[in-house]
Amino acid sequence: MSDSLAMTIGAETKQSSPAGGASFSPLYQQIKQLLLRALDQGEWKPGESIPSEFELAARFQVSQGTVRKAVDELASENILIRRQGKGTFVSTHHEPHVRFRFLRLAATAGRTPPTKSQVLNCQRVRANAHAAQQLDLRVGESLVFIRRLLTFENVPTVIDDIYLPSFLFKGLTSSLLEAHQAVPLYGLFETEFGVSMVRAEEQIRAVAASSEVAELLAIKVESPLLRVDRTSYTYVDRPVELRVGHYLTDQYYYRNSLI
Amino acid sequence: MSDSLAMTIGAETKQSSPAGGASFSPLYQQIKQLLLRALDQGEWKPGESIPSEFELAARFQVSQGTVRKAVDELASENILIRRQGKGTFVSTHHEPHVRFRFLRLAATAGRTPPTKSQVLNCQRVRANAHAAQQLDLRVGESLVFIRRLLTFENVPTVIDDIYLPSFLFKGLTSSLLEAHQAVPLYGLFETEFGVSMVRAEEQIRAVAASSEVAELLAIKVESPLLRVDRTSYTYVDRPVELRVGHYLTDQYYYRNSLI
DNA sequence: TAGTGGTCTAGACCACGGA
DNA sequence: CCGTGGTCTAGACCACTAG
Repeated sequence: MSDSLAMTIGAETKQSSPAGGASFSPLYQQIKQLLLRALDQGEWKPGESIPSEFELAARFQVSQGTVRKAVDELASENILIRRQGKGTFVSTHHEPHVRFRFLRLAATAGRTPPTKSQVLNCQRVRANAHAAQQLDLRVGESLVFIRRLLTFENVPTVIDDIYLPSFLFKGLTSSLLEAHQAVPLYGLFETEFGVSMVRAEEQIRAVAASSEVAELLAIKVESPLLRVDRTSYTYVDRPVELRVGHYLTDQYYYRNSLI
Repeated sequence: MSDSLAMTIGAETKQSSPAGGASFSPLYQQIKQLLLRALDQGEWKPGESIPSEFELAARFQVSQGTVRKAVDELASENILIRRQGKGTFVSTHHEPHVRFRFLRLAATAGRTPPTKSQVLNCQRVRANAHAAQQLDLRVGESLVFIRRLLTFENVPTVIDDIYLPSFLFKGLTSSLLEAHQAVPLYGLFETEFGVSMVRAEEQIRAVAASSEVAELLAIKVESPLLRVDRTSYTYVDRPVELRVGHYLTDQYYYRNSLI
């Protein structure tokens, strides 16, 4: 197959704003979408480098400057990482910098504490209406359910309840999770299942600890906790994870920047 | 005065990485800093347009492409807004879009509810150690303290305690705030005091309502609340506001995107 | 029609990293 | 040394807005 876009654009540029539709998009946006599709299909794996700007320009039959603009956007979204003199690399959750973006509890001055992770549960469940809607599945489809406890400096701090479409995570079991206890969960999803989380939306509330969660965190029932509802998305904006976290914020806080 | 940078660069480019210092910065970054300084000095007010890219290029003696890259960055930080065919404008908190970025409580699907704001208190206080450190002042310096209540759809939802350096907000009184009840607070700061908030850092925790806050929000003592500690910054990254918010999140939630 | 930002190209040169 | 990304320039053309 040829990835050339020259024809497409040549034709598209000439029909300025067709009467019915609003379908035009600039060349660099089309390149960006092609790169995202290639990433989604695993053409370049997290941690690897992608071809040089000139190679991509030749492949897509556009100028290097146009590729550059597409890559610029992907780099600003933290999907690619440029390294001068070395190349452009696919982001990976195995790097602390990336993990930091998805684990927002900090103690002071942005320092994220060393973490211990324990899997408390891992089983198949059926999607309820909410999960099905969020994950773009049908009610009753099979999900992997994981409950885990994060401990910071010997203080049980986070309970995460995680829901994943089973068909994307075949073979995900307690023992697999335990075998990879050291790597971040999203790192494991990347390398074991080819699923890369690049974006998430969160809803944050203050709630009173249920007896169940209180027991797991070794706190009093009704203690105030942060409840964080997260939906995570991959390269092509497919939702692939639902997560409900309960955070104890006595010693840590959720950090956020408004820009 | 001449804003030309040609000399600076010509000289700077030649001395590649001087032994002692790490002082080099690209032309477009220097242009960006000049633009930020001009904004800080009020050369162009929020809502106004800045000169065209070619005018700025002539003023700074660089190419239009270099100005474009500087403006691109400022636009990506939501400090400037480009409007094709019209020009580039200075962001203002009077636009709902900007306000939305700093008021993160939403009900469903990102809709922010209509808000009523009531000022409960406005007086001068002295900076304690924490406030002085955060606002880059000396302990004991005068601050304006504002306490206000936000009501969403007749539900008291937010108590904000706000601290501002008095010397930047001369003449800020209860009656002034009441006279401008309709405009967002940051909009008032912009137009009345020339202080534009462009960025903020927040720390979020779950806490139990104190009796004082519980009474103001008409809820039970010890109810779980979001506590949001915010420090806000202006164009040149000066901290100018400290804010402690207590949010009732029974019907609303704090929305956030991880990217 | 004129002026603005938006896209695309081509080419020169610099800075960095590694062989 | 070469290949990578990073910067800067110049110029052509398109799309949108307003008079």
